[in-house]
Amino acid sequence: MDNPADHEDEARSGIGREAVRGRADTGTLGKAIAVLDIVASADQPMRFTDILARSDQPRGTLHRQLSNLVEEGLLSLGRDHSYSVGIRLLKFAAKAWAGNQFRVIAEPHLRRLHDLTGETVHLGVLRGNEVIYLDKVESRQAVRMYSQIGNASPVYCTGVGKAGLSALPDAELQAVVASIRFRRFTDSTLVTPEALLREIEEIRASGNAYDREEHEPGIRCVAAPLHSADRSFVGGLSVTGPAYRISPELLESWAVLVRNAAGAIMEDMGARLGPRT
Amino acid sequence: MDNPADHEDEARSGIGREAVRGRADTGTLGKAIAVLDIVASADQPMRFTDILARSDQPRGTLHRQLSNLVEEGLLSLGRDHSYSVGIRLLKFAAKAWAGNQFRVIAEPHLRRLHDLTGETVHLGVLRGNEVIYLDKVESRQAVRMYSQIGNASPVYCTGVGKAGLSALPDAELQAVVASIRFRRFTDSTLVTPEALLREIEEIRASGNAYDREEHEPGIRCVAAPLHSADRSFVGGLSVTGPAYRISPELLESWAVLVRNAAGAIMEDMGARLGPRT
DNA sequence: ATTGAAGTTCCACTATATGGAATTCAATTT
DNA sequence: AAATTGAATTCCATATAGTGGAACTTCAAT
Repeated sequence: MDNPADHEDEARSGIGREAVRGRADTGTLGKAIAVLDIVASADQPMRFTDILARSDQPRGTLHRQLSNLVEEGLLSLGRDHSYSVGIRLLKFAAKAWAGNQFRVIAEPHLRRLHDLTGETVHLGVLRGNEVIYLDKVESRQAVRMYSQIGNASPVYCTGVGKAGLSALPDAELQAVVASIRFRRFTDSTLVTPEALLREIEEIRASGNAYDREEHEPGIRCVAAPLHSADRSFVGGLSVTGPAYRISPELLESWAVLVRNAAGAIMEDMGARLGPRT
Repeated sequence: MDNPADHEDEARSGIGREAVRGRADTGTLGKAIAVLDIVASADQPMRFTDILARSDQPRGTLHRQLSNLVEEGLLSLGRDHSYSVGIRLLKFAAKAWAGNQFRVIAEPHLRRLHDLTGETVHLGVLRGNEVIYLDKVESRQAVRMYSQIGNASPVYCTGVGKAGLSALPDAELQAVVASIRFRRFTDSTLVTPEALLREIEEIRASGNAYDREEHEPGIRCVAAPLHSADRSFVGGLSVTGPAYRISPELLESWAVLVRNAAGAIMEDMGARLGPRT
C-alpha cells in the first residue's frame, strides 16, 4: 500500500502558478508542454481525439505539436495511435534528480530522520498546487524504486504540501489556495479554502504540519516546512506511517525531530549555496 | 561502485537518430529541447555564456529560449545565474516510467532472472547511440533508488547496448554506428566501428551480447536483445556482476536464461499489445 | 460495398521567433 | 569610491515558423 498516491483529478498542474503572478508568455514551447502535460496527467494512453477534446488547439495545430513531441522523444506513439509519455524524459529526469542541490543536501538528514523514527521519510517541493516528491527513505526498499519520486499529490491534503504552503508569502499562498479544486479523499480531507487557511495559520504558529489520514485512510504524517535560501524551492519533509502503528502521541513526539531536521537542512544550504548576503 | 556509469563525453544524444533517417523538422520546440539537452548533458550547472558557447543560437534567441524553459519549469535558474534541469521533469518522468508498457511487462521477468542468478538485472532501450536504463533489479536495494534508471550509457560498450544494436535492421545499425564517437573506457573497450560490427554479427548468431569489462573495469555482463512488436522500443536486458565473483564460464551459463527471459517478455508483449496482424 | 469516425496533410495568412545592437547589472580593479 | 570589464538582459524591425480551416486519406464497423 503506497502512500502518496497519484491523484487523478482534474487539477492540471500549472494552474496554480499561472494564478500566482501574471506568468510570462512561453510561446510555442509553452503550448507544446501544455500538450505534454495533458498526456502526462492522464492515467492511460490517450488517442488523438481525446487530447483534442482537452486541448483548445485546432486539429491541424495539435497534430503538428504531437508530431513534434513524438519526434523529439518526449511522447511516444504506439501503433494503436495512442500517445504516452516518452522515455527521453527519463534521461532528463535522472539529471534533474541527481543534480538537485536541494535534494543532495537534504539526503543525509532524511536518512538520519529515518534512523530516529524507523518510518518512511519524504522530501517534496511545491509546484503550483501540487507537491512533487523529490526523495524518500524507507525501510522496505525492496518495494519499487522510483515509486513515489516524481509523483505529484495535492498540496491541501498532504503533510509536505501543507508545510510548504505555510512557508509561502501570503500573496502567493492566497493565489495557490484559490487555484485548488478540492476533492474529498477521506472523511478527514479539508475541502474548503477556509479550513485550509485556518490550518496553515496553526502550522505557521507551531512549525509542524500534520496529515491526519486526509489523503489516504490509515496513513498519518508529521511534516515541517523547508525552503531554499532564494525560495526557488519551497517544500517540506515528513515522516509517514500507518495509523495502527503510530498513535497521535507518537506522531506528536516526532514533530520536534522533523523541525530540527528541516532546520539543519536549511542551515546546510545556507552554508553551501550562499556565504553571501 | 555503480555499474553503468554516466558517460560525460561529447556524444550528444540524438545525433544518432538524426543520422538514421532524415529527421523531420521539429521547429521551435526542437531548438528549445536541444538547449535543454545541452544543460542536461553537462555534469554541472552551466552559466549563460557556457550554454551560448555550446549552442549555435545568437544571444538574444538563446536567452529567450532559456527564459521560456525556466518559466515552464523544465530548467531551474539559481541565484548565481546557473541553469540546471528542473524538477517538473520528474513529474513527467514518473509517468513515463510507470506507464511504460515495455517496462511493466518486463518487470516480473526481470525479477525471475534476478532470483535465478542472484545478480543485478538491467532493462534498457536504445535512444540514438545511447542506451537508457528503464529498470533494474538488484539485491542491495539500499543503495540509491533512481540510481541508474534514466541514466544514459554508450551503446558500444554495454551489454544492453550491443544487444539492442543487434536487433536493429542493417540500415539503422550502420547509421547508429556511424554516429558513435568512440571513447576508450577500459583496455577491453571496442573503439572501432569494424570491431563493433564484427561483434554485432556474433551476437546475431549466438543471441547473446557480453560486456567483458568494456565499460568499467571489474564489471561483466551477459545480455540478450529485446524489442517491442512494432519496434518502437529496441533494447535488451542483462545480468551484471563483479568479475571476481563471476567467471566467464558462469556468465556463459546464464546466457540461455537471459535469452529465455527476453523471449518470454516478447511473447507477453505480443499477447498484451497485439492480437492482431 | 458503404458509411462514418478518426487521423493526417495542405497552404494562404498571420502571429511568433529571430538576432544584432543597445542597455543594465555585478563583480573586480585602480 | 570611481572606473573598468565581462556577463546577463532587453529591445525591436524583419523574416520565419506556427496557425487553423478545410480537404483528404485510412481504417473499422455495418
